[in-house]
Amino acid sequence: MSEYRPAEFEEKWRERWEREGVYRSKVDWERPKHYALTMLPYPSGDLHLGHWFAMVPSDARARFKRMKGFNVLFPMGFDAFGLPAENAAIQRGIHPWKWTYENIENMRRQFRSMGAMFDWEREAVSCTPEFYRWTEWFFNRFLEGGLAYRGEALVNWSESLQTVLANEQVIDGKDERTGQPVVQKLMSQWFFRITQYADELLEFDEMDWPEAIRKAQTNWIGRSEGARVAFTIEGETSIEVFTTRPDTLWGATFMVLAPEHDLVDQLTSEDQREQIAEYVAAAAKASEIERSAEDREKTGVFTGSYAQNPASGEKIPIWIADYVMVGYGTGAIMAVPAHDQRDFEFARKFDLEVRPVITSPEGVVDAAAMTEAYVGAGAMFNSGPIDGTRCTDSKGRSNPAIAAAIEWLEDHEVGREAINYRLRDWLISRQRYWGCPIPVVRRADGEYETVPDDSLPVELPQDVEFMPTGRSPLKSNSDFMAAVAKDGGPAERETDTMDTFMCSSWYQYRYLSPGYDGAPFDPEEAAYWLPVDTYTGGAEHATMHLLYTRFFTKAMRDLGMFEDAATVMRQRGRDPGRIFDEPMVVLRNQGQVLGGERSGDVVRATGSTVGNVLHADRVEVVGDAPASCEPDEMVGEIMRRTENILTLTAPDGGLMTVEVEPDASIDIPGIDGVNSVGQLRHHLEVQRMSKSKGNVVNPDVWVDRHGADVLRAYLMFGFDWAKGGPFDSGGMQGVARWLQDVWAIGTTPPTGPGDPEQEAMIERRLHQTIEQVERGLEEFSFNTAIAALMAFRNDLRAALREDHLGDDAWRATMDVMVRLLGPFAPHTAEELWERLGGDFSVHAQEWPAYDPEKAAEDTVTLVVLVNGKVRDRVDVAADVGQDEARTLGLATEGARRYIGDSGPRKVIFIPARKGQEPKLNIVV
RNA sequence: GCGAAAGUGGCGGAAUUGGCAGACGCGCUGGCCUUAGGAGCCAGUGGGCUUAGCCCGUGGGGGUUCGAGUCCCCCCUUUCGCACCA
Repeated sequence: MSEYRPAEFEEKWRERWEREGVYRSKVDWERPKHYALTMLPYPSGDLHLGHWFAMVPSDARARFKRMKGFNVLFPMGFDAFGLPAENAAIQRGIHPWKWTYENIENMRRQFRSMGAMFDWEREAVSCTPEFYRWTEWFFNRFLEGGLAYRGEALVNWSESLQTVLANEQVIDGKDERTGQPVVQKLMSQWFFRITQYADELLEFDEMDWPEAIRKAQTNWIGRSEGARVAFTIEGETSIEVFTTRPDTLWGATFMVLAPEHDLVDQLTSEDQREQIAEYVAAAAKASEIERSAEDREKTGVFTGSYAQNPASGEKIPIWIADYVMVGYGTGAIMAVPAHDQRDFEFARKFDLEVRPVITSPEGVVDAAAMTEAYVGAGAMFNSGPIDGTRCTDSKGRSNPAIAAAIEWLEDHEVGREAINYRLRDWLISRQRYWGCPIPVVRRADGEYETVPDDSLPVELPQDVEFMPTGRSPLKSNSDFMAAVAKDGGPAERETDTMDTFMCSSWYQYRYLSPGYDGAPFDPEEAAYWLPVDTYTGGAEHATMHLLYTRFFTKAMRDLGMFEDAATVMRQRGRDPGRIFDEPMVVLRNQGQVLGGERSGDVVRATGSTVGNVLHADRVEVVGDAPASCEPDEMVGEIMRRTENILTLTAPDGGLMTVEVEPDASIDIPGIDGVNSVGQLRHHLEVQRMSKSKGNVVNPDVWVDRHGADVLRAYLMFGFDWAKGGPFDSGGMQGVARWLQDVWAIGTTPPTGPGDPEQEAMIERRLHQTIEQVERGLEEFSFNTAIAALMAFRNDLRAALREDHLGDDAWRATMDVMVRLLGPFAPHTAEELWERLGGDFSVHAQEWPAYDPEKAAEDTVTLVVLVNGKVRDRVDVAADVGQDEARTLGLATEGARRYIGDSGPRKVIFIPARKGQEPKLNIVV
């Protein structure tokens, strides 16, 4: 037996895997394929623990799939365009190319120590001309296909810097870096028509995606059924509104336009002009989230104009208010204060008419007495032709009142049924340097035309100067700007670049053939590998990235980009069916590894003691805890806080309870103003790792200390993968012990003859373990898979200690166990496999076959319950039937204690199921 | 504010279809061993009690059921997303 010294073999195996191309993935139509994909990282500079946490379990599962007989593709690359590179350029004078490439180099090197089975020959880097040539090419196709267009959108505009800022750069209406004020400004930009696919994007049939993601996308798309209605204004103009409640049209007593609405200027009367201008300017300063907050006091200004309600024929005033968003619907609403809470609040504040048109359960509603809008069901009144129609709670045409209103609108040609989406078209323009150029030029006549495909890519110029303001350096680069139109005339190049979500919308296709130059991807590869079978990544991408990539795939399908791949598939006898409808079949999200800050506030609480509890009327955060406390005083570190109950460490190491009175004064020197109980920090504060908090965990440190396999196993064992949680180096010790034990077991052949009965027990446990590990890997439950292997280690070690295993049994057990270990601890498994005499490589071996018969127990424990509480147990045959179980169960001591003379009222037998003992519940 | 998810020992977390709550690991307690360590081995470890046993226990309150961590209703708390961060 030797000691477990991973440093002595991990690097050796990584070199050999690379040298022999163990992880090269090649098309092989004889074998089933599995495309495992993990979200590509941004090259921020260092491979941190979060990357390990995201990628190591995906790697383990990809390895498992390979052992199960799949030909696995598991590629990796970099999402290399983006703001941080540009910030580095501005702040430190490093060119984004250099910064990004150096980071990529460094991360590639760090990636190696993970020991993952990435096929690096498939690597794709989105900021390389070979990659973004095709991103540009997609833009051209989308434009041709009518999926790209120019439109107007609000941007965060800094007047003083003359530049556009990202949302994250704006804090409280100011540029977070320079403190310069930021306003919302309309700007002409490029869009993709994702809304054209809104309905199809709502379909998730045959997709194995988390419910949370599907809900997030469904809400994001926000389909609502209703009508568009035109309100005429004196003269020819009309304002179109979208409403989900056309039935309440007769109750529309005013209109509200978003401050940015096109017609605001035209509708403003002279005497209102000043007020309106002021209000529009103020609204531009508020963000959309602030504006749509419901508890915000309603504000608005009357334009001075009136529109005609097409139903009642009445003149109704037109206001502007920031609770109406220019980007939703038509940017204008008909206000029905009696039946919409927002409109109601607005009407009460500005003393506008409230006219009910739906009866409440109490009958006709008295407008003057209303304190809130009535949004329930009833019958229509005050509504001319639709009076008396029943109004239900349902939405769209299934509501009789809405159906009647829509018919009336269409008959009178003042409106029509319409579906509106919250989803807006995808704004792809970014006023940045470090992104994929948009391949268009603007001719002298102001029209845009695309750069022909054979001139792609439009390359980013190397020689640029970065402004401290953040303004795109492309604008002042005359070589880049100068272009020639197709007719030979002068033209100006587009200086906006594309949203980086463009690159990540199709990178899964570039991985198939990163060097291919005839198309974005090689149809021969695509035919075999597509679609992505398993996609893993963070849930924060729920709506944007994952919606965009779905849209992209559907657009590609409709533009015929998968035709060649489909042809190849048919030649190979595989039916393409609908596989190009969606990019990824299975999606799973992992959580985040967080940094743990392991100290709570030390507080002094004073008040009155009742029993063991101190009722505190004063709590202050102090420095260190003293050795003892005064009466009616407790001092200690907060270990836990549940609402207003604090648990403090006592000077003697015990725990004390403090109940903080509602009106207690709380003093936290570090936090200004009036402090609350909720601001008190308790032990084990969990937060994101960040350099400023000094809680960043560097994976290299732990690889040096324990080896890559221990870190891998810890990350898979210590967390619910979908949830994440705080990194705890103590927890790694248990995983290290496990691999040390496995090592010791695998390198120490037994010397005794063994005990056949015990050997059978170990074989049974082994097969149970195969099943548990396999299920864990299939279901992304990595922690339970490793727990099963640890439990098996416990049994195996106990058996070996007692000399229960002979050499043959030990070898047979090792043969299986080491293969089970492969996905989790690839280096250790490889080293043990070799020492046990196996052929290179363990990762090319077949996954051990689970045999249910070998896993089956002969006897099981019948659990005897009385009224649902466990009262006794009795050993029975594994296939015990109801009658026998009933007889045995009722005869147990525990059961007899509770069964009176009258006998049991009812007996329920729950037969044994997989992993569960049979049960007998006796009701008395 | 809107939307989504989650809440289980001192800690990370298990619990398959409504069927023994706390697997596995950390920590802790006791013992052993030793070339004394960030070591190893053995045993114990949800809380409580009048301890052959019993009672309580999955954020709080109510309900359905022979049986609820799991299903339903109300409430509280936390985390995540909200369109130019990726």
